[in-house]
Amino acid sequence: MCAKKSAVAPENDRTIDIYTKAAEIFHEQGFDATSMSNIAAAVDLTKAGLYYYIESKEDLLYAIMSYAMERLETMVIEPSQAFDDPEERLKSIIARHARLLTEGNKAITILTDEIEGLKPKHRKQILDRKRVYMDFVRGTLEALKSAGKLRDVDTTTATFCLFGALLWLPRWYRTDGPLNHDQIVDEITKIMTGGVLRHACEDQK
Amino acid sequence: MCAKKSAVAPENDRTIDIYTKAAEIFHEQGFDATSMSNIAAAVDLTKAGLYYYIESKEDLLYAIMSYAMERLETMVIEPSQAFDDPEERLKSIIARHARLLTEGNKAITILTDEIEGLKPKHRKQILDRKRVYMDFVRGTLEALKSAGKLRDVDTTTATFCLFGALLWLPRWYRTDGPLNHDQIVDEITKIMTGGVLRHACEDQK
DNA sequence: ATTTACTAACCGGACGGTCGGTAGAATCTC
DNA sequence: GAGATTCTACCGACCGTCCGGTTAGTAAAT
Repeated sequence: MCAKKSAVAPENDRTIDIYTKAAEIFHEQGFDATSMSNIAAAVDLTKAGLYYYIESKEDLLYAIMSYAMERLETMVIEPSQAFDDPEERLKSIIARHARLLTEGNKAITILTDEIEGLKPKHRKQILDRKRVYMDFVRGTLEALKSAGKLRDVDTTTATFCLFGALLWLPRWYRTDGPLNHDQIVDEITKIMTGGVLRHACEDQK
Repeated sequence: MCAKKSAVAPENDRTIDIYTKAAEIFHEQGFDATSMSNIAAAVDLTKAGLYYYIESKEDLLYAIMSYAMERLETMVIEPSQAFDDPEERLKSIIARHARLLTEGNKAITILTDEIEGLKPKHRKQILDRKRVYMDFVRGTLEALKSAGKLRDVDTTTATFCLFGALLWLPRWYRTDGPLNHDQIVDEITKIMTGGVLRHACEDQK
C-alpha cells in the first residue's frame, strides 16, 4: 500500500511534468472539456498510468491551482511587500503579476478560469488565499489614499478594474506580437495608474 | 416534416424563455457542466421536449451568443456612434457596456466565457462580430490620439485593458452591494479614463 | 523478494441526442 | 356541425459514446 498522495506540492520530475502539461491542456481546452486520457497521452502514459501519480481529476486541478497560488505569493506578494512607498508597491504588484501572466506558465491563468472545477472545500481554500491577495492590493490603494496620492475613486472598484485588466492579459497577449514583455508591463502600469486620457497638466507633445 | 429551426433570433415566447433560462444556467455552472436535462427541467420540459425547440446544445449556445452580440451592437455600438467627439463616444461605450453587463442579462457574460463551446464555424462568426466592436473602440482611442487628447499609450493595449476591466465586472458586481448601478458606471469611467493615481495638476482635497 | 512504474481491460454512469407515440387543439370536408 | 384529418407540443424509453476511475497483472529495478 502506498502513502497517500499529496496535492500540496510537486514531489518529483514526472509529477511536475504532468502538472505542467495538464495546466497547458486545461488552459487550451478548459477543465471540463479535457479528458484524463488527453492528459495521459500528452505525457506518454495510459490513463491508468496517469492515475499512478494523481488521485483524481479534481485533485490534479487543485494541485495546479495550489502551485499557482504559491507562485503568486512568492513572486508577487512577498517581493512587493518590501516596498514601503505605496506607489512603488502598486507598480511592483502590477509589473510582477503581469510578468507571471505572460511568461508562459498556464497555471496562473487556470487559477481564475477554472475555479468552478474544484470541490467546495478546495475552492474555499483557494478563494481564501485569493482574498488575501485582493486585500493586499486594496490595502495598497488605501495607503495611497491616506498619503493623498490616490484620485477620488472607490478603492474596491479600482482593485477590481486592476485585476480585470491584468487577468485579461493572457487572453490577448502574444509572445510574438509587436510589444515585448517589458513594453507590455510598462503600458499596463501606465494605463492603470494614469488612465487613458491626457491630463490637463501634461504638455502637448 | 418541419422547417429547419433557425438559430438567428428567438421566434416565440417559449423559445425566448428557453434561451433566457439556459443563459442563466450556463452562466452559473458553465456550458460543459450543464446538461440538457438541467435546462429542460428549468423550463418544465423533458429533454425530448426541449429538443422540439432547439437543434442541438451547440446551436442553443450559438443562439444565445448571437442574441447577445445583437444587444451589444444595438445598445452599445450604434448609440455610441452618434457621438462625434471621441471623448464623449468613449464614455458612452464604457457606460453602456457596463450597464449591459450588470443589468442581469446573462447572455452578454456568456459571450466572453463560453466561446470555446462553439463549433469553429459559429465561433468564427461571433469572433468576427466581436472584432468589429474591438476595432470600433480602438478607433475611438485613435481618434482621441489624433485630437491630442490621448496620453502616450499604445491604443491596442489600452483597448484590451478597457475590455478587461469591463468584462471582469459581472464576476464581482452585486446588485445588492454598496454601490448602485450609476455609481459603478461612474467609477469605472473615472478609473479607466483617468487612472487611479492623483495627477500633479489636481488640488489636494 | 519486494518495490516501482507502469498497462490492458474493464465498469458504472452520465451525457447528447433520437424515436415512436399521443393528447388535444385547429383545420378541413361534406 | 359532425366527423375525419392534420398539426402542435410535448413525453417515456432508449441508444451509442465517452468519461472518471479501478483492477489485476507485469517487467524491470533494487
